[in-house]
Formats: sequence, C-alpha cells, structure tokens
Amino acid sequence: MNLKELSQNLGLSQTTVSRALNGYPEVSPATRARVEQAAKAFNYRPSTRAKGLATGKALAIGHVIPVSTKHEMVNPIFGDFIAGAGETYGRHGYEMILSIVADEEEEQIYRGLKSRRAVDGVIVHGPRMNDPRIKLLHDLGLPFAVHGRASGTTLPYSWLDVNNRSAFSRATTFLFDLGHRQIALINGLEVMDFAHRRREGYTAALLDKGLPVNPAMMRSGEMTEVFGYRSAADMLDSALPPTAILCASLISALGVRRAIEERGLRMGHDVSVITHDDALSYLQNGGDVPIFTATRSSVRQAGRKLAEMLLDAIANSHQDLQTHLFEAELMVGQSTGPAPTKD
Amino acid sequence: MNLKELSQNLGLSQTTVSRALNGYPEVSPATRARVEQAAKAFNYRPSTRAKGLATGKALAIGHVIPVSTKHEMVNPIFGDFIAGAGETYGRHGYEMILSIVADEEEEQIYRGLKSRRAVDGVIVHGPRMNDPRIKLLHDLGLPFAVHGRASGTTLPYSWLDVNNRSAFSRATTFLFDLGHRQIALINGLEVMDFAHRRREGYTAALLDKGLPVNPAMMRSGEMTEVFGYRSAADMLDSALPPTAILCASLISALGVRRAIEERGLRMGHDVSVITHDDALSYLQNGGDVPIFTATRSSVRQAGRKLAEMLLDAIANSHQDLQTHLFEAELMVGQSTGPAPTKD
DNA sequence: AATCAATTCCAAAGCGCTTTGGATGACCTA
DNA sequence: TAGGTCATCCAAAGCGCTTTGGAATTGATT
Repeated sequence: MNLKELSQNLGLSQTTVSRALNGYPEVSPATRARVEQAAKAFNYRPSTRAKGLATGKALAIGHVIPVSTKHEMVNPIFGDFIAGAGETYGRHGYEMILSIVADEEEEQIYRGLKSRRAVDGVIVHGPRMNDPRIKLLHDLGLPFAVHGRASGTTLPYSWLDVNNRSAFSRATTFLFDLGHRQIALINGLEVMDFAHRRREGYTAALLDKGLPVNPAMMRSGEMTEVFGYRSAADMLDSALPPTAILCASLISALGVRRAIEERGLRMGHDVSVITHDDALSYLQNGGDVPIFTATRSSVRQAGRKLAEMLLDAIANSHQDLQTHLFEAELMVGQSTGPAPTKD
Repeated sequence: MNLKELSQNLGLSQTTVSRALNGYPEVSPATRARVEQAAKAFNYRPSTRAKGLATGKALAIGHVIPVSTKHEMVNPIFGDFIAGAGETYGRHGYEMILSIVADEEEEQIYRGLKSRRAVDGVIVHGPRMNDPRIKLLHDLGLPFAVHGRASGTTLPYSWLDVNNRSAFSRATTFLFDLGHRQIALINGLEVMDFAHRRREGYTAALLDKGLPVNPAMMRSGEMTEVFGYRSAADMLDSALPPTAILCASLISALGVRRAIEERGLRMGHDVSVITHDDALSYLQNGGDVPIFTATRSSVRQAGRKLAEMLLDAIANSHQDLQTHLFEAELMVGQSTGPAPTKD
C-alpha cells in the first residue's frame, strides 16, 4: 500500500492524505480521523526512502564501531550503549544504522555516510587521543556527538563522558585512606582517551598524597579477563607486591580476583580491588551487596542521553554544542578493606 | 555533488554516467574511466535513498534485537555477532539497521520495517520455543534468516545454528568418561531454543549412560556471573554436591569458578567444569591453554555466515531455504579432570 | 446579492536516482 | 551509394513521498 493507493481508496488527493498523516492544520478533523483510520486499517507507512528523498532528511543516525584490526576486539560496552541509544531513536522515529569498520577504513566510511546522505548525524565511539575523526567530521559538516572525549583536540564538539579522572582519583584516595601505599593500576589501552584520563586521576591522587608514581605498578592493555589475570599475577609475584589494585573494567577485575585467589590470598582482605563498572546488563557486580568496590556509571544511560543530545542538535540545528559530564558513583563492595598490617 | 551536477560537469547525460558507474556495457571504456575518475575526484556517491527509490531495493538488512523488559538484558554475544555480520554487509554494499525493541513491541517493528520498505530482509535474533516471529515474517513476505532455530515451528525457514544438542551431549559424555556421576547443568533461560537443545543433549547423554536425570542438578536462568555463582554455590552446598558442572556461558562459568574456589575446592580437581564458549573477543578463554574445557563455536563467524546466507537468498530470490549447522569444538582445558575418588 | 476571509482540498513540481525506448553516427557490406 | 549493424549516448518517465501555489467551497459580513 502506498500513498497513491491509499488516497484513491479514500477519494482524496495525495496532498490531503499526506497532510492529514503529518499533522498539518489544513485538514478538517473529520477528514483527518478518516485518513488515520484507513492508514491503520491498511497498515500504511510512508516509505522511508521516498520520504527521505522528499524531505532531504535521512531520519537515521550512524554509529561507526571501530574494530581494531590488531585485536579484533569489539568493545563489550557497545551492546549496552547501543541499547540505550536505540531506546531514544525509537521514541523519535529515527533509525540506527551501524557500520563495523576496521581502523584504517574509518575515514572512508564517514565520507561515504556523508556523500550518500545516508544519515543525519553520527555518534563517535571510542575516541582516542588527538582523534582525527573530530576534524574530519567537522570538515565534512556532518553533525556528530562523541561518547567520551578526545584529549588534544582543539576544535569544539559535542560530547558526553564519565568523569574518569575524578572517579579514579577518588578511588585512589579511598584506598590511601584505608592505609594502602602500594596501589597498582590495571588500565585499558592508553591510546584510548578514557584510559588516559583514568591514569591522570590515579597519578594525580598519588602525587597529592605524596606517594611515588611507580611504572612497575601500572599496566595498560585490552581489558580482557586474561589481561587482568596476567597483570595482577605479575605484580603480586614481584618483590614489592601491591596491597591494592585499581582496575579499569569488571571483566579484567574478574581476572584480577583469579590471580589473587590463586595465590591463596583473599580479596578485600589481603589485597583490595576497586574496578570501574559500566553497569552492563549481563555483567552485574554481584547482587544486593556489590562484590567489587567500584566506580560506577551506566553506559546504557550514556547511550540514551547522548542520542538525545545529537537528535536535539539536529532538530534545532543550533551550533551551540552540548556537553555532559556524568560523575561516577563510588560504591563500596566486598573487595576493599584496610591495608594488611605488616608483621 | 549529485548525479546531475556530475554529468553536467562531464558533459554527459545522467544516463551515461549512471551506467558507467554501475558497470553497464553500453559505455565505452574511455568514457567509463573518465566518469570513474571524476566520481572519485568529487567524492560522488549516489544517494542511498534515491537509489533505493529507483531500484525498489533498500540495500539494508534489519537486525531486531530483543531486550527483555523483565531483565533489561542485552545478550552479550550480540556485539560479536553484529561485528561478523557487519563485515559481510560491508563487502556487499549493504547497510545494517538496528532496532532495539522490547519483547512486546516486536511484531510492530517487523511490520513497520516491511511497510516502510526500510530493509530487504531481517536477521532474527534469539529465537524462542515456538517463536511467533517465524510465522509473522513468513506472512509478511519479508525475507529472513534466523540465528538459531525455533523448536516447535512447522514452517520451513532459513537458519544457522550451533549443534547445541550434540555439543552438550558430548560434553556430558566426556565428563562421564572421566568418572563423574553427579553432573550438574547450569543452563540459560529454557524458553530460549538454544538452552532447550542444550538440556536435551545433556539429558540424552545422562540417560544413555544410565544416569538419573535429577532436577536438583539443573538450573536455568539469565546467564550472568551472579547466576552462575548462586547456582553453583547452591548445588555445591547440597547434600549430594555435583562433581562436575556443565555451564552455558563463559560469564556464568566465571561465577561457577568463584563458588568453587570460595569453598576451598579446586576447579579441575575437586569439581570439573565445562562451559560453552562463544569465542567472544573480550572474553577469551585463557591464553594458549584454555582455562575452561569448553564447547566452542565462534559467534562472530556465525554472524558472517548467516549474513551471507541472507544476502544470497535475497540476491537470487530463490525460495529454497538454506540451513547451516556448525559443530562445536570440544576443547580440553584446565577445568576438567577425573572424578575425585571417595574415601 | 455581492464581497471577503477562512476552510478545505487539489494538481503538479521536485527530491536524486535507474531504466526504457530510442536517436545518432561510425563502420561495414553488397 | 544504399542499407544494415554496432557502439555509444540521450531524453524522459517513474520510484513514493512532500510541498508550493492555487482553486473551490462555505459561511459570515456588508
């Protein structure tokens, strides 16, 4: 069923039917009701493509998901973020189009989305230090919003981020206050902006408390369980093992716990652990009482909100950029306790 | 830059330029080369919407991701599956459009995709027992392919699945051969078809070996770490604890391990564990030697292949349905060993 | 009865492509 | 030289919608 058929069926012109369906005022309430009823009866929906052609809008937002060629990793937070953004799109009649892309093809994909007029805007995932995508999108004139930030970029842009710096600084201080002096950091890949900021927060807190920043106490890598395990095992076996570990993801934290327990130590007693928790639906941090003490911020909520920001910017085509900084919660669980007293 | 501008620029008609770009034979090699060069220079790409309107194809595949309202869960395998499918789409010039949808809205979404002519076909995720979507899509005449199968459905359809039944049957037999007689199953939600089949494989093997099927040894739920932990803890604390546990996901298996070790037991020694492993990029099963003995099948590979099957069916519009059954590998890791001898 | 302003509707153009049905030459053949 | 065949290109219609610029109808006003 298309507009033409529907309007013939109703004995009206396409114009009138279109207007009735799109809420224009030049249609009598009676006619509108009749049209709406018929549309429902025939399950009529305007063709996305035709509507897009006519209006010049795509009614779609692009998400370009980088999959690093080196690691073949899909960021595990991606599913929940997308779910959040999807909720927003659904409410606004937008579609989400997804491109899975190897690092080196990214630029071509963005150019393609623009020149094919396939989307009205894009969400940038996984911003890195000095991320070139910001300038690219800026130059292309394609509206965009970034999940995270890109340190080192001078151009202004819309973003939504967790205050990673403050979260990790607070976590470090929390451990210091419990008496810990050997505090390790098992971080994500530090080309990623979020990981960079977390390290900043960590080192700033150490320095603030007069503790040395010891490279031997810092690891950086793709946040897998095995990476958490190996990093923790390595450091726990060293001459001066950490009494506390700060960890960038719940998945790595599971590996950290494995390393701790494998050594006959007890987490929260012999070794304290704080992890960042993205509140992923399939990776809950325990039940009522969290297993891990964690800096927590829902990535799904971030998806919802960032999508709203972008749609808002597109709808109002205002150039004043929006930014939003979520403050992570520091939730105390069972994985932290006072530093063990030496005896 | 659009076709009209490009063709004016070249002093050719739109027809010729379009044909040159789309590989039609009625264009001299010289002209074609000239057109292609200009297209590249101006970064010209045909508008997706206009092309779609003209050809009647959407050049897009829909993925409808159900997010259960009850659990608010996004299936963790989703990211990797999508990454695989995305690779295929990229190669074929297709786009992937994603709808995140609460269970009860699913039907409306499929109808919408069809009547708006937004996609050429859809991938069905997470099929359940007697899944009503199969009939719906069949009736709508929207090409589709299912990731998994839907037991109880009589209509024929295209699908790709892991042989869950055989995988879990083999795993159970493997444990039996190691001397285990108390073998527990920590399964996914058994409304899901894959979980149903896994239980079938498990019980069939038990019966085959003359072992009783004991409901107290079986759990079913959303496959989180906590669910694995609670189920395992519960059963290990029972009067007749299992000496081996079959687990439906690596994430739950991490919880199972936690329960085991928390009780001062050693995994692979006191309690054996076999888990299914979807080979998710961020959740690798250890390094060189797998931590868990596992039935393994790459969900990313499944995504790649299923997308190919669907595109193929659409391109050739052949009604002969394709099906594909992956056989899972049974990989031996460190989590299994001979049943402890009672003394 | 004539005028005016709303109200309600419509015909047709246009969005950017593909594709049908020729038109125009160039080159052979007889 | 006329007729036929290719090779190469083009004008225009059509895909399904929105939207512009009226036209027709109605009711109120003078």
